[in-house]
Amino acid sequence: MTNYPQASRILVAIDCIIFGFDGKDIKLLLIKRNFEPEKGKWSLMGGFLNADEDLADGAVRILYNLTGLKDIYVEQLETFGKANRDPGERTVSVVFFALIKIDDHDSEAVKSHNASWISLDTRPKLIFDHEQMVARAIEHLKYNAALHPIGFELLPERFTIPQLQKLYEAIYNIPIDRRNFSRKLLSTGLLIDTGQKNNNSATKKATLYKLDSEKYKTKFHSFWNFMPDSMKSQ
Amino acid sequence: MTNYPQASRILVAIDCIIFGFDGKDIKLLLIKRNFEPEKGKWSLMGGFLNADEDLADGAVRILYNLTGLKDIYVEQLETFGKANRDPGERTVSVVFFALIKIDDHDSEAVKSHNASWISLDTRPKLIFDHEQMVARAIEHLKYNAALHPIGFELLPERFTIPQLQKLYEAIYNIPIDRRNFSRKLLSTGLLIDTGQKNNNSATKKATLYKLDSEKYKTKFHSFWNFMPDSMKSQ
DNA sequence: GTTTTTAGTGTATTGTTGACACAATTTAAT
DNA sequence: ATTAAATTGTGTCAACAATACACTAAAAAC
Repeated sequence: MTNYPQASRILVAIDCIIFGFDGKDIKLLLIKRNFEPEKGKWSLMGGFLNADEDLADGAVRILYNLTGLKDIYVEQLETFGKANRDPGERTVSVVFFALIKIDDHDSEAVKSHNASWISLDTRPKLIFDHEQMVARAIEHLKYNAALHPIGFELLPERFTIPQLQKLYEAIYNIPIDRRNFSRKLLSTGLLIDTGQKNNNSATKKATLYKLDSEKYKTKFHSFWNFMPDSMKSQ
Repeated sequence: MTNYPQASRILVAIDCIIFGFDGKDIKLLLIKRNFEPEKGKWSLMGGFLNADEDLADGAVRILYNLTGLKDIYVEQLETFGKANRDPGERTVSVVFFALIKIDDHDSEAVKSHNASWISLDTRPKLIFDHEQMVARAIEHLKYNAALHPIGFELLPERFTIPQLQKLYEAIYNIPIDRRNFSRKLLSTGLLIDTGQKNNNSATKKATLYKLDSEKYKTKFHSFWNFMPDSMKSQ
């Protein structure tokens, strides 16, 4: 029946890198494995592609299992295919990059998978080549958050400009001038003033904005060139 | 022996999108298939990942088979994994994006694979989802050529500024102002004047430059923001 | 030597970025 | 109530970059 009798059939895994932001630090959703192989060690959330399943659907399935969320921002990042990357059996892993609003996740589902939100700078060693996958995802986040309006995916529906600035400062680990940041951001025309104010603040309450979803779509593929030039040499 | 007895083993293909530039048009190296399946139709150059082969090595092997070249500019582009994308058997395809200096390729090897250089705008329909792969690659080329110094990979070792301009005009399908292009390009510091002149010209001979390979490396990951803003809305 | 074609450089205007300062709002402490 | 501390919102100026546009130089064809 098959046209390709001589070729090798290989396991195809899906691994997900899930970023969140708690208002202060960028975090990763990682799994302390209570199953084999490598039980007890830390890894990314993953699984295998089913025989009759679209690759993108597999990623959505795995993300849903862990977070209980269906409408997550997901991109395919890169496929890792070193011959010996999984010592158990030859496995090619397609890595997906996800950004979620950290308060939206289903904490029961997370707990049942033995998963936790871990700050980037205090993360444990991960199994296999998952370290490289995370490094690649961080690079991708830094690169793309400066060119496309993806940072919003890590914030609540309604957010303030100072919140967004703290997010960018966390991503790039640099201080940003408030005034220039605000001017550049508002000039994109992507933000809509909701008229509301943030009540969490202990001092002056900041204006709550939401994304203009029409402009978001049309502006996504245009270049944004958002961050200050000082960041570009990093 | 294996830890994953229940998971499906799947064929992993590698497909290569190979761009060239003849001084006038962007071209693709495509195969008129004289083998099954889909014999007689056009497709990308491809093959299967071997059981003990690194994914990146597989791409290099396939590119070498077709072009006779070893040091090609290659990036992994995207993995295509619709369940029914290959009607013969479930196959996941990892697509690679390659830029080559069109005069360097081994024309014997190309001929023996029944391959030809085809202009982007006159290309035939391709099999399976190869059309989408090409569309994705063109998008990638347009996006990345504006941000990184990758256009040089399509030109000879020594090239002139007018040649490079024609390349960019072909990529974006827009006219570019010579004076602004030249100023912006030289200000990157990436070009070294070889002191030679281009003899192919019928009129005033243009200066031949080469890439400063040290600066190329350090500047690659910085953003370039090279093209005029008019292009960004495309 | 005149014409045609292409290469190379200059400048004035406009827009954008970066550095920096001050005024306004809110809560908590006195 | 008044003041202090923290944080938000907006304004200005100088430096730099981008755009639009015009002239000079070199080479070959006649």
